[in-house]
Amino acid sequence: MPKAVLAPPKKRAPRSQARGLRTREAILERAVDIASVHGLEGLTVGSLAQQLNMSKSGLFAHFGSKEDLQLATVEKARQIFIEHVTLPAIHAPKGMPRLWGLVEHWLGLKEKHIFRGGCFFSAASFEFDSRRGVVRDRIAAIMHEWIGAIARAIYEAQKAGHIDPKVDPTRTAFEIHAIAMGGHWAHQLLDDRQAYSRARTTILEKLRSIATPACPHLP
Amino acid sequence: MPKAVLAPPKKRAPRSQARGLRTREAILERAVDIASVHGLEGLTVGSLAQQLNMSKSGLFAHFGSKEDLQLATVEKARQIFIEHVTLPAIHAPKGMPRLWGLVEHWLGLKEKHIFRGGCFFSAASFEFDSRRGVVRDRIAAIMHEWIGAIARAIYEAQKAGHIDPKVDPTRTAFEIHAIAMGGHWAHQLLDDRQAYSRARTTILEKLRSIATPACPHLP
DNA sequence: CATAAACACGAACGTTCGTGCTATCTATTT
DNA sequence: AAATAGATAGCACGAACGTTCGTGTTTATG
Repeated sequence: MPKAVLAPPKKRAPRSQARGLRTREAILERAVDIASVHGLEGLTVGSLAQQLNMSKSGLFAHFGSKEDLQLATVEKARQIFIEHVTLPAIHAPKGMPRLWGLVEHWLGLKEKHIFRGGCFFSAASFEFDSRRGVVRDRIAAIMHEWIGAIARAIYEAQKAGHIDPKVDPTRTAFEIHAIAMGGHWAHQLLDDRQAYSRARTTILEKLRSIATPACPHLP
Repeated sequence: MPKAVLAPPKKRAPRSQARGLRTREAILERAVDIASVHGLEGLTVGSLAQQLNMSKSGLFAHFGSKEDLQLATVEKARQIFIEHVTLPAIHAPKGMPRLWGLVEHWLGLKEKHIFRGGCFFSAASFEFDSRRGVVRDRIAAIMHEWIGAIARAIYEAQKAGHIDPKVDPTRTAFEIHAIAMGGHWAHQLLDDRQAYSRARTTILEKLRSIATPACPHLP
């Protein structure tokens, strides 16, 4: 009797792969969880299989190589990130509210410990920043995408008349990113309870200093 | 004084341990180099021995456990950090010049790639930030020490009348740290050539905004 | 110069790593 | 009910992991 990871499929599954896909998703959720704590290299096939009550080979068959597993894990983490940060922020109107939404949901993601290790991509960034290969390239691309999203929100806030048009969106995006990451660092490594509120305050001050009079009020 | 039941141990003069110490230093220099790229977990006894043309066992005897090797590597990295950042900064007079010296030498350490992987402690911070044990504790203590050094420099700049006494040294220290680390992140992961100059400019602007008229001019 | 301490080595330990092959099981389609 | 494709398990592999042990080789000093 095989130990099913998941409940048996519903009656009318359209065609195949349903079970496999669900198992794969369950694997990847665990993989993100482990990798956020022990890193993408510390994520091993053996420990992953053990935590899911699966055999190494049965699990491994879903991916074909460790590198593929790492890539799929990164992709899953990106999906979680988008789901918790990018998408909710879109509900706010363009301009400063949406920009602040990005920041707020991002800090919220870290505070609520959606990733057990705190922040998947900060950890992955520093783990792979001086290596080569497709995993590093993918992480870098996703981080480019993220910085770009912040910069675009700033640019649109300028177009909406909420932010001084003279400021450089890219540079401001980097500053915001750095402060948030620094807050995470202080919270996670130094157990600094005020870390996130300090980061929030610092970013708010920064935004207020570049906001125009026409800008909707910030929190 | 009662006579010992057993023959007293023949006390020989302690031998000099010059050779062993030199080997140990050579090992640790390599270990820092490897760990700055592959992390403290990616640092393995086998690869380290191979790069030094030593046997695994001969190398291992210097430490006794992998954890001890990691701790010694962290200590060596701290020594290099102090040598390149903290000590040179002391040559500048107290106040803003010394504070700026800390920042400048720190950014210089990263730019000159003293650590092959860019920044040993940033990488180590994020590698161990959600683990437990003595290695994590030591890294956290060193980072506390470092943040404290920046905060103290700010405080002394206030006492010297160079910085507005109303600013919070600790908070400003965290901001400076975050910006510098963010610059490193952008340079190392995103291959952003302007990353360090942008970080330098941002920190300079921050310092200028809190400087008093009595402050010696910044670069 | 003798010798004990410090140092380094080779071989091997048990474990875990990533990765194959093959057989069996399960669920859907005929 | 048989056929079929997909999913999982069992088993084995070579390599590398951290670690131990016994044995030689340096080397400083009594």
